[in-house]
Amino acid sequence: MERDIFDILDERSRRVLNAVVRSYIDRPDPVGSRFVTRKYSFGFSSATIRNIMSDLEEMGFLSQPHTSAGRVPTDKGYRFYVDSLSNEAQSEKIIEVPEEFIQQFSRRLDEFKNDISAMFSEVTNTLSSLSNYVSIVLPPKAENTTFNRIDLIKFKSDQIVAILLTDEGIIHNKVIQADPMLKQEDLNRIADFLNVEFSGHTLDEINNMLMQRMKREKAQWDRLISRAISINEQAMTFAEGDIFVSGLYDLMDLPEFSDISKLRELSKAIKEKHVIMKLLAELSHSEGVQVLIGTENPVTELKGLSVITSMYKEGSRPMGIIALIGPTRMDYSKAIIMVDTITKCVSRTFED
Amino acid sequence: MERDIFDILDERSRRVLNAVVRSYIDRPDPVGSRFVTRKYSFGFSSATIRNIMSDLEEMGFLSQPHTSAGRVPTDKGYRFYVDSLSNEAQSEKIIEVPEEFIQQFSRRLDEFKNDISAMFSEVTNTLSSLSNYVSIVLPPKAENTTFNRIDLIKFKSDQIVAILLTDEGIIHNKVIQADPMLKQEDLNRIADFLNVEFSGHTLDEINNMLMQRMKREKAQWDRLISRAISINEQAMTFAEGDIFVSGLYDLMDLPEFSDISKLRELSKAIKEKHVIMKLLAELSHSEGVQVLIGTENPVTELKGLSVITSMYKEGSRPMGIIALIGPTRMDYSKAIIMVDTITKCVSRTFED
DNA sequence: TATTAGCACTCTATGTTGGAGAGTGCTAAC
DNA sequence: GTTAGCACTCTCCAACATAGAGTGCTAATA
Repeated sequence: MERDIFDILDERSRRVLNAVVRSYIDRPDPVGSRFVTRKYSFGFSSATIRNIMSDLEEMGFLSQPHTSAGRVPTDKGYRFYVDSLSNEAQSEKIIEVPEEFIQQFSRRLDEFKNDISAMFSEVTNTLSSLSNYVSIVLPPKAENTTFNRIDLIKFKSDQIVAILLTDEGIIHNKVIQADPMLKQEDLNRIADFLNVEFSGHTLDEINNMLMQRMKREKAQWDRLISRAISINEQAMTFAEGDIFVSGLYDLMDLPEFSDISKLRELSKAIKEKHVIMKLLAELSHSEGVQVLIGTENPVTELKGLSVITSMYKEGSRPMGIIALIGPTRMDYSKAIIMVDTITKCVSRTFED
Repeated sequence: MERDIFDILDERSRRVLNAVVRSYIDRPDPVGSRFVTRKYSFGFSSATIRNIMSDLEEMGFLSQPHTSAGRVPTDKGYRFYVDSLSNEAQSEKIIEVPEEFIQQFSRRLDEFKNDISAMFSEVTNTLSSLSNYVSIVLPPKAENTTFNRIDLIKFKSDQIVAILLTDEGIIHNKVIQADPMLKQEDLNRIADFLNVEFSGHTLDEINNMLMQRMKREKAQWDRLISRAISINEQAMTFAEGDIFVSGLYDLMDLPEFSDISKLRELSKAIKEKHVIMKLLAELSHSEGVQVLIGTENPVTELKGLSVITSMYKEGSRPMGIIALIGPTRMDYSKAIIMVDTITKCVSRTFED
């Protein structure tokens, strides 16, 4: 696939295309042939460049807003640019992230180890203020986190507060309704039972285990276990985790959002968390940093925008997702490196 | 004060002023004299209205964008309008909120009784989608909530999870560092001690009690109490509660925000929670619904905006604040009633 | 004396026109 | 294959004219 694209274009066309994309990313004016010759010193006249650009347009990499304007990259053009970026990176022009930043940011994250929500806020804030795009962090999915222990506390006569700790340091709490006859000692016994039984498993596994038990033993458990399972069931079904978002307002400064309606759509999409969550989850099946450009995007609300995602992990176990959303005219090289770097820092923090 | 303003203007001028304000709120075009005579049938010609409007301008209630345009209310004009609104309300034209809505909304809130954060989200969402302005809810201040119980759970070797329940159903949790020598039994004893000692007091009182104890007994407590107090101190200092915000993006539709820079300022101000919190706290010392119009606003970021606030209570004890922020050209009568109604619903929910 | 009709004046919003400038595509020469 | 040259197209902007809304003032009216 990638090979194909690179084969279609000869060296010269590729250089011109990338020059146009880079220039357009730099400032959002259609790029003319003369401008290309002047700014990027190819050994050709503007007429030659003109011919090349005309070919590139025919192949769908560039387009013209109107007859006598310069050219603007299409999504296909951006795609080529992004793909050749990663090629370049493998060879020479790797943009280095100063080791100092990584050190400093990692240390900063360590400060938030005790408060994972605050940590994610910090991550989105950093990412969006560095990039001026919208950054999103999806926290680890509840099902993938490892049960550490549960505590049950009698609150009001018929209410129990269930507090669930995971190994990742995430604390969920939930008020659940329960038989007012249950005393605190009963709750303690139930909690002990659950802790012994399930500690170290992921919440997903625990759900399966519960299901199996229910099948195997049917209605023959003793009252305690029966109750324990009922309570556990309630306690485990937590609301979909919050998603952390930052930087929506920075987009307003970009000329492509002077319209505002795009911005509204984006904000609506983010409000309806599941849209975003589904997209990001799908995107992040594969390894490394993923890039989705404009119409490649399956979500209609995000057409015309580009999305960069990456997964942070604890060891090899996927945890959550870090994403950056911006206009298709995005500074991909910078954005990709940022997402990559920050993801690595977060992963490292979970490591220890 | 109010009397003064009403005395300055005769009946006729008052009616004209209110007509202009209402019309401008309805659509943001400068209001001309002819328009007033046609739409609101005074028994006068446009020339007379013109004279009146000229007087109103001289007194500072109206202003002209330019010589040959109609008039626009000044902040002072809005102030008069709002003040006369509450006067009217006392006499005749009370806009009734359908009892049905109140019933329905109260029932909806009851569903969220177990999850107070979700409840506040629901409140802001409802308020902002009804009004199309920005709505904000400040949850009860930690210091004013009543300690119900604390639980301490050993998490990792040197970490303790402190879980604090308040009578209001708010659950705080916090990871605190502690002596790794402490075993779970020790923690239980410490928690028992704290629960017996402090249950039923507000967190504020508890802080005072701690201070007194420290003075009285100096360094002579036994190890347990000493530790308990140290742990309690850490556990009690929670981060400033989240604030609940909704509707920022609805403002984009209003013509006064076509500029966008105002919107950015507002969003910045909201991000820096303390600015907003301080303002709202100050505003809400007095009873009932408060209105702050444009330049009356002490916070520079909010100049040019109006703020409506009200306090929700449990019985007579103030808990938190509900606010609505919009342009000075706000539909005050609707907005005030909404804030008032919703505040009452929330108070009622805390009642039982 | 309060109100009104009439009118000149002011200012904005809108539409038209006419370059200037940037960029293209094509052709013919190198 | 490359390039210089040129006619052509389209946008942008400023200058200008005009319609329309609204005012303030004056003189007439009740």
